Amino acid sequence: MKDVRLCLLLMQSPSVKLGNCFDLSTPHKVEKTGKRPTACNSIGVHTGSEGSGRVLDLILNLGTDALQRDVSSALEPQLDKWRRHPQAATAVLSGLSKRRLPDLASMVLSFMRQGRVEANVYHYSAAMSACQAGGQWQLALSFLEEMSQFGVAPNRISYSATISAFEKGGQWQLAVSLFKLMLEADVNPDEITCNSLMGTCAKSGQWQFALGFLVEMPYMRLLPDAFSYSTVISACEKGQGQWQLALCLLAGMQQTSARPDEVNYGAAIGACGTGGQWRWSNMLLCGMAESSLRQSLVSYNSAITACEKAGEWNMALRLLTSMRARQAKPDAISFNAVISACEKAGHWQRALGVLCGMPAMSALPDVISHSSVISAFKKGHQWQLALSLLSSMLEVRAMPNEISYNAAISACEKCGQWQHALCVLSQMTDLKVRPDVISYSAAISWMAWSAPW
DNA sequence: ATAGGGTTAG
Repeated sequence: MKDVRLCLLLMQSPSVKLGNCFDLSTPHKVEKTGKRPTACNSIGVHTGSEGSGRVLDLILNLGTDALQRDVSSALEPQLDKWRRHPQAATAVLSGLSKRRLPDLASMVLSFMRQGRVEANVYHYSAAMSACQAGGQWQLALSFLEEMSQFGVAPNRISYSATISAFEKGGQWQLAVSLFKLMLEADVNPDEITCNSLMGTCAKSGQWQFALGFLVEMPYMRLLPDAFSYSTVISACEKGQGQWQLALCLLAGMQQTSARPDEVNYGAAIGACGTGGQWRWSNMLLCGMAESSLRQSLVSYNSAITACEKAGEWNMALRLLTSMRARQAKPDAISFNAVISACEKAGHWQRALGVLCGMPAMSALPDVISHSSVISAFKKGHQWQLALSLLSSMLEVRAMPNEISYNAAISACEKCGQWQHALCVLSQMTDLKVRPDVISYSAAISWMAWSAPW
């Protein structure tokens, strides 16, 4: 019966009817189970995990486009051991999960089934969590379905991992449905399950739902923790203009047992930034020091980004320089945010200056740094500079991508240099960077420009 | 043996 529901879930995919989402309360007994004592692992029992690092390396060396037969032959020597100690396989799957390699994990599972190695809830859960990469939620769901088929009952960790896999694909409706399915299957959620659910809602821009679940947690006898709050605060950022709510949540935390930490502040700084409230962002950054929280690199980066979004290039630059005094070493992201602030304000000289200053501060300019400066050149009608910076990227091992090329193409196009624009476009295809709609439309807009002639 | 949070470019 549960399998049928899961199939329905798969079929309905993007348009699952929600019904009353927040009616999750009472009938489900939610007892927090403490850690169960582990049966094995007593003295003298082999776990079979020795040497699993070597096996993992073997799989990793096959590369991401390995075939099933490569994986199977690499694992063949493990077959006997894995049959006796399925834990050894968990170590490998866990390694693939940490590196977010769902396809390899899937092949390891196939190998296990074919070789009659017991695939249990640990194996499947690890494989599901690997599916968070690149929105591989379909694969995560298929694992969930498959384990039911083989009579392996998913636990709260399996469900949480799958709910998290929905995050990248923006499948919040599926996450909500799966959460309800979990309750119906009498599997009790814990804080992490709820946080995963709220995270998926947050990333899909559903701040109302994220907030709704936060409010619902106590009714499931679950206490929102610092993770829960940061997730919902970051939902406020995605939900644009919800900076007041973000501030309320941060302030509200003071009344709970979940003390605001560095990440909570960072999320609130980001939410204020998206709402154009750079002054609030800066105040929060200062507030961190007052609460004796470390103003970490990411907090600074969020505050700089807030200035960037508001066009406050001057303040962005000041924050960058003040980082050194606070012993927070700016990284490429810090510099890139400042460059982007200068670009927005139309200061191409300054943007270039920041780029050139990076190596001295032991921050290596990357593709984003270069692309932003090329965009600044575009704004300043400096097509020659744009082209020379683009070509210099190849030398500094910052391989230009479609965004870099597009910026250069539009820089040329803006100055009426359509021949150069087409030249860059062909260079792009030569170097196997796929031009997209923007590349073509920028390159061919000269047609409209030259139409009267 | 398995699950969760904040930052950068067109």
